[in-house]
Amino acid sequence: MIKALAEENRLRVIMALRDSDLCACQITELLGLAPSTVSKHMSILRQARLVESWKEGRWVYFRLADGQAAPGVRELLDWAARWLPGTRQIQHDARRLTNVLQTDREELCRKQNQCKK
Amino acid sequence: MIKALAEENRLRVIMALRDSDLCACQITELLGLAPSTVSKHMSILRQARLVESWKEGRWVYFRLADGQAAPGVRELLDWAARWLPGTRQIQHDARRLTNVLQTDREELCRKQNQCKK
DNA sequence: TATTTATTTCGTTCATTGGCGAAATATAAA
DNA sequence: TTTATATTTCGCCAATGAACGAAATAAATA
Repeated sequence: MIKALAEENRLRVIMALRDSDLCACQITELLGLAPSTVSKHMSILRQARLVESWKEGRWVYFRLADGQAAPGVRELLDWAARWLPGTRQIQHDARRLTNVLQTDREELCRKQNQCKK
Repeated sequence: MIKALAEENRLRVIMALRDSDLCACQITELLGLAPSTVSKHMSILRQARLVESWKEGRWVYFRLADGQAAPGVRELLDWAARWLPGTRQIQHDARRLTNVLQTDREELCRKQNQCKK
């Protein structure tokens, strides 16, 4: 559980999910990583029961773990929320997230899956 | 800071230090690792400001970070104390620690530095 | 001062992990 | 059913990190 949180990109996702639930392509856009990499990160976070996911059509959504979280998860997430938002990266993500949320998801996915630069 | 805590042996040390301050050779005995390895771990914990150390003669002692801890450290240690002692390994360490504390430190060091098995 | 000894630093090895692209999977649309 | 597309799985490579022993350092003792 701590290991899952002890990676910068995963921590960024956790902080972003405090603001709103996100779909995979939105997280991919926020982190600026390959979709396959993000998928791996999310699977680690899910295994650690820090996040939950569900499917809606072709999209997969993620949210912070809620009811069925392992003991201590809620408290650890609260700790993170209280002490980490000061980070430069996290603040930058928060601003960036508002843009990502306004972008059409289909457009995000197109960009991510077509342009293998 | 989270990375420092996200390693099993370092976490074991942190939990052990809740019971009492320890010198390097006692930690080495508890973990069953080479002295040089333990030294590295402790340096990581110190850099993360989770522990403090001081010297008494030839021995180096460690304690959990106190006054000059970075913001959030105290709360993270409290979280760990509340949610982690259930672990098998931690419980075993706690029992083991009482034995280690009763052993003469010079004897511990002799064993650790001579018998490179 | 020379020696012993507790700890740290350094260099090396091995295992783990994050990253990517290609291929596979699953779901919606044509 | 066929095609398009969002996500995951797989295989690989590079970077990181944990472990050790040998050598260096620091502090007490002879």
